[in-house]
Amino acid sequence: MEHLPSWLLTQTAAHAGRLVTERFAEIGARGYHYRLLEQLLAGPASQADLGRRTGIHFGDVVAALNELAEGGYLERRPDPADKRRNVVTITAAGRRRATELAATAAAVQQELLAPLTPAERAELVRLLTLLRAGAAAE
Amino acid sequence: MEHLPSWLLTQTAAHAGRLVTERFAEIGARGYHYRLLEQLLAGPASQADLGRRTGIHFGDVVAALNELAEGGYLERRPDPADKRRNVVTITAAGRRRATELAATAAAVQQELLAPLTPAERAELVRLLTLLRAGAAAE
DNA sequence: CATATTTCAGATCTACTGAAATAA
DNA sequence: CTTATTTCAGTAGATCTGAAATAT
Repeated sequence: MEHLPSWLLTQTAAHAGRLVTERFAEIGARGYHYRLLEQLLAGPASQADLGRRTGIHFGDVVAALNELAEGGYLERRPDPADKRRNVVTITAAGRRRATELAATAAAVQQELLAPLTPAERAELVRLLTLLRAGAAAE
Repeated sequence: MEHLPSWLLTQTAAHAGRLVTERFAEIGARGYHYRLLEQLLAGPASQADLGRRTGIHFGDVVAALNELAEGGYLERRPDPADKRRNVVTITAAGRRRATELAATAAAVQQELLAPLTPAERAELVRLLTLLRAGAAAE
């Protein structure tokens, strides 16, 4: 059972999730914040677009954006062209926060991948990307 | 962000978890059942031992064993040598169930690893095992 | 009328925490 | 008195479901 890929995946992912949650919690953030702010660096977007691009469900996007808005990291304005939409824009503080979160994320990768050589790290990313593409194809 | 190992890990693990949950649910089982029955094939064990060997928390071991006992897949008897312990023994029906769950687990691996060649699958297992060992070393 | 967006309320699963009762 | 085992009750976090209100 110790070599079942599905078991190894869930075990290592649980460890990775713990690292991410811990390190981000130390600076009052969550993984969703990083994913969303990173997306917003590319430009303003509606909440539905953010959900589609990050793979985060609409309901969870709302909650995470509420938290980020409280910190002053983004602004929500109704879209004049389509009044259903909110246009979400990152602020200057949000850009600084994104840099901080990116550094935290990079540190987590270092900690997580410590047992692997650079070549092995690249290969792991390649293989996981293939799996990810296969899952998305369904 | 799409090439962050921690993100790829949690995404592929979430997909793997969905597959496992779905396929096992179709035959009225859970992943914990498979892990525990597989361990019991090696011989009777106390619940604490089962928890340590499978990595499942004691409380969750209790719940899963309750479910397996209801199905007649195992028996719990107090240990005469140490009255704190329960000795958990797999039944004949439990052995048949273990075979069924192993087949389901194998089918899930096939589905999950479809995008990879046999060599890539072996390499993925090797890399994840290294990560797992690193995590356990802490 | 059908579709898209935002929002909320709740549910799932795995993993984990804490505490009580019993026995070594 | 400390430690180990079993058990239960409850929490946390990411993911997902369903439905309502609004606008296209």
